Amino acid sequence: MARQGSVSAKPTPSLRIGEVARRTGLPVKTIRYYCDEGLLQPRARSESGYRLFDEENLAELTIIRSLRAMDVSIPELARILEVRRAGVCNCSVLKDSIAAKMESINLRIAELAAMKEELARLLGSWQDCGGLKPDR
Amino acid sequence: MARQGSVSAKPTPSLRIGEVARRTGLPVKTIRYYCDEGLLQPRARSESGYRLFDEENLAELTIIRSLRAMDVSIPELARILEVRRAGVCNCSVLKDSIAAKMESINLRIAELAAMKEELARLLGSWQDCGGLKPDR
DNA sequence: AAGAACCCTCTACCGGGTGGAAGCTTTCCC
DNA sequence: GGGAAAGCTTCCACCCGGTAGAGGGTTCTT
Repeated sequence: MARQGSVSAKPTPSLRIGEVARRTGLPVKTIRYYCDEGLLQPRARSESGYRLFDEENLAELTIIRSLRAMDVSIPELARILEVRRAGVCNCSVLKDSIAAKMESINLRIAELAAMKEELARLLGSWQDCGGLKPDR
Repeated sequence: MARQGSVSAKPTPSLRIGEVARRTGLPVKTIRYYCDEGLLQPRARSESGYRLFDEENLAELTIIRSLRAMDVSIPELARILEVRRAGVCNCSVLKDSIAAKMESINLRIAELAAMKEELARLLGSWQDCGGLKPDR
């Protein structure tokens, strides 16, 4: 297998947005949106104004992606990432926010289960109109 | 048991929107919104332009409220209510839509369960940064 | 007859993106 | 080297399911 190109790894790989999208699986527009919302700060801009990202940004996007999938809101994510960026261990912030999230997930699951029962009940109760005025 | 009040029940009670809101527990604005979206058709308008509702509208709002609580979308509700209004037995439409809804609820529950596990895993994996750089 | 309570329409905003237009820059291929 | 294609930029508008407020007309109570 041929080596990937140059001899030594550059310290600042300077990924452009398309590459980041390819690597994270997120749409380009969404990444831009996250930048606009302050979730993600590109390492720099090229002379021509292109956003330049680094590995750290990729890591952040991975976090964003997982937590968004768990319905963590953008402002909450912003707070989490800010703390993380500040370099301090943000265990307590994360733990609080994750615990809250688990709580709300449990609630939501209970709600959904209730809905399921309700739907089943509804389905049952509507069975008996079958003989009333069949539409075919 | 005493009879409900007057001698003969009026055929067209002509409820105004505030009364409907009071009875259904829905905000006035939401009821107007449902009218705008075509979910609900007020029986008539007063000379001064007020929406006038009847008992049937109340029944529809009850359906709307329950199904909305189960995340049935507005367009889907519109279809359901249209069929219902047409007078035919809409069992099959409802059954299809409810079955689909239950399917998606099951999916959602599975997703949430997966999230919960993921969160638990996350919570566990972040425990061990406690010694790295404690913020207090 | 006044004032409160009610109702109307219209416009704008929320979150979390997504789509498209118009205009640069970079890359590819001949 | 030159032109096309792909990639990037900003900006504006749209999606859903409402909700808030402005500005003005109507009905009810006193």
